[in-house]
Amino acid sequence: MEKRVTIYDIAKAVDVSVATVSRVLSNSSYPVSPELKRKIKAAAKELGYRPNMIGRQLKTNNSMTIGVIIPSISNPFYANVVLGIEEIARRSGYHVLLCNSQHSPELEAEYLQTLFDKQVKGIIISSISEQKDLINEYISKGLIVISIDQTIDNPDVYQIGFDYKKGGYLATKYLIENGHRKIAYVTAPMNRPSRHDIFKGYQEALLESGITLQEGWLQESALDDIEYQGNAYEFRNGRELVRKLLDLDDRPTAILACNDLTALGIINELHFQGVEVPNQISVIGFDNIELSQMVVPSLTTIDHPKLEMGRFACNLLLDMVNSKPIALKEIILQPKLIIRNSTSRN
Amino acid sequence: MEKRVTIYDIAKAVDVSVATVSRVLSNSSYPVSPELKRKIKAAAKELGYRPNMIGRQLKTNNSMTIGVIIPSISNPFYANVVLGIEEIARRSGYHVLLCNSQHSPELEAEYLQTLFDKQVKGIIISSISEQKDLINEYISKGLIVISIDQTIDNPDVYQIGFDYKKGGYLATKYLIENGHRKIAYVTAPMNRPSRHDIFKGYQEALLESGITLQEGWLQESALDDIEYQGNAYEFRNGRELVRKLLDLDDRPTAILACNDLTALGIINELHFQGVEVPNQISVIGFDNIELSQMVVPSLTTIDHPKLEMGRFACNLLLDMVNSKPIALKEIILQPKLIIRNSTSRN
DNA sequence: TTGAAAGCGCTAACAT
DNA sequence: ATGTTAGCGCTTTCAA
Repeated sequence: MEKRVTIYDIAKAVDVSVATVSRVLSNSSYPVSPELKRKIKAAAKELGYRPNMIGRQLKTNNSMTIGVIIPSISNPFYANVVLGIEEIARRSGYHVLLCNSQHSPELEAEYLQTLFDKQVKGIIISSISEQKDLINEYISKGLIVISIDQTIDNPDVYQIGFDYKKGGYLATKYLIENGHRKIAYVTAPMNRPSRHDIFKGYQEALLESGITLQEGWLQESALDDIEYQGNAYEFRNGRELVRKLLDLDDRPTAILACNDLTALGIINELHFQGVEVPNQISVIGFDNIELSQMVVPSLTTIDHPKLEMGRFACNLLLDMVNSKPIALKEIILQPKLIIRNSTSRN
Repeated sequence: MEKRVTIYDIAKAVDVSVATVSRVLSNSSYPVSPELKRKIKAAAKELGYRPNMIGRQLKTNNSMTIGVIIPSISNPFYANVVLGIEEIARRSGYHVLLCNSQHSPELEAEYLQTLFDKQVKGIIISSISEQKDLINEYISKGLIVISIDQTIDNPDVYQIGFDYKKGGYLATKYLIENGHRKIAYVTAPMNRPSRHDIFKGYQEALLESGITLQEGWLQESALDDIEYQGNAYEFRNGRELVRKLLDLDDRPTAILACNDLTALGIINELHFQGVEVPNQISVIGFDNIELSQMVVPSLTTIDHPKLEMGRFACNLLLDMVNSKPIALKEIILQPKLIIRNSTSRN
């Protein structure tokens, strides 16, 4: 392995100064004679020169890198968000450092630190930490932070949100319009605002139709985020909670789940118990992950524009990095009802 | 936003040289008096000092970053591989730059370049490019490359593979053992060695049992990788190809799919056509993605240890980076049959 | 045990 | 249009 070739090697080869080489090779707008330009480019190619970004970065203080901190990339929801982020980043010449916090506040904090140390221009985070002090501390040090899919209470944090409440409302309303009056909500712990907001929308829709939420309709998992074990957690959650629903004297005819994975668990258990979906019980999911259209029965669900969320977040981040004027400091993406085959008229 | 604090600020504050500060704050083994050590650490904390890794990197030529190039993170298969990679990287203080090639050779090439420019210590790649010259070129420049899940013909590229042929064999054998004699293989284009290897295992199992592969049993998609549109492609592929199977005069009683997503497409279409799985036709998938256990019927499939593949790849890469002795330059992970409910006796 | 100073590869202000 | 040189923040050799 030969030593890496630097602009000094090229300067020597063409017999010009490093400044001229730098001007040509970094596409500076500074004028250089076409003749030299050609020779320098030729020499660079000849010698197999590749710029050392670390050197450039130290000088320009621009790492052209953004950090992304999410709970886990194995969650198809986040995978799509990240895909959207990376797409926009790439188009602007940026790279993405991917960090899975694994639902651990400690890991999240550690990543926040090391990303800052690596001079990322900004980070996009879906924080699972209850404590936002550390984030605020880094913001005060100049770090640009975009929060996705959940609220950080700091005027300097720009947010890309999603109207979960309306999503919960739309889903519940749809069930009611289809003749359902006994509707349950099955959810992972509501310590995450998103899940609680879905509940609020659900409540509102019930209220609006004069339906009183019955004891037992709300099934909330007791487990903590900590106990997440990949996506199997959500699935198992659905399976376990729906059993309690079946035990009720007056069974619901429809179930709203806090996400598609949970809905799959619910359907799975119902199938196992000999209850037909949607004939006997309708099930509606949340998020519209790609797989929700691939299962049988395909999932009626609420679409969450994941790719767009990623794109929005990254565009916003890049605008802030480049100190462009920011139109909106908070974007709330809108839910959309996707009607498929896991729901039917009652 | 205040200017970032550097070791100079601390040196000034404590009235020592930057050398001493550096020694303390970079955890150098170089001796510094406990007294000074304490004072320097206190000042660093007081001033909110955080090291600038770019400066360190330029000096030490160590970016503590690895690059990962995969087709798409939205594919749950790769998501899990990446999760494994990141887990190991983090434990060694490394970060992961995530690059989605989107099945585009051009994008893959671009990423290879920019990762090299960013001084990554090495990359883990699942290359979709037919041309491996560029990779070889960078290897000759000293880049360390680990190839996952497919072969790069270069003695300097270490590989983490998977025995697809045996997987295909195991799956087919299982079907035969369950009384099936008419078994089809439905696959995305076999330009990817993995898919072709599954086919070879399938052939071998048939041959071993004296079954002649009938015209029409092999259903290979005509579409190119280029046309991938997320995972929906695989799914649609399964749906479309299985129709041709149903058109056959002598329908197969079992179908092997090149991956789980394709199997889901197959099952979906069969359901739509009123064919019961597994009662009328058995379907077996490949990969054992998390979702294969969540669907109804749950998928009989071949397990591919995705997380482990990521971990192995990253451990190998780190060993190479640290020029540790490498025991094996090629690791072939083994398939495992997972029996669930999409297959039955014929 | 501490400090001075060179230098990693690059850019950019300044000089010519 | 081209060259000289300082310096980004850090580590490390060498000298004290």
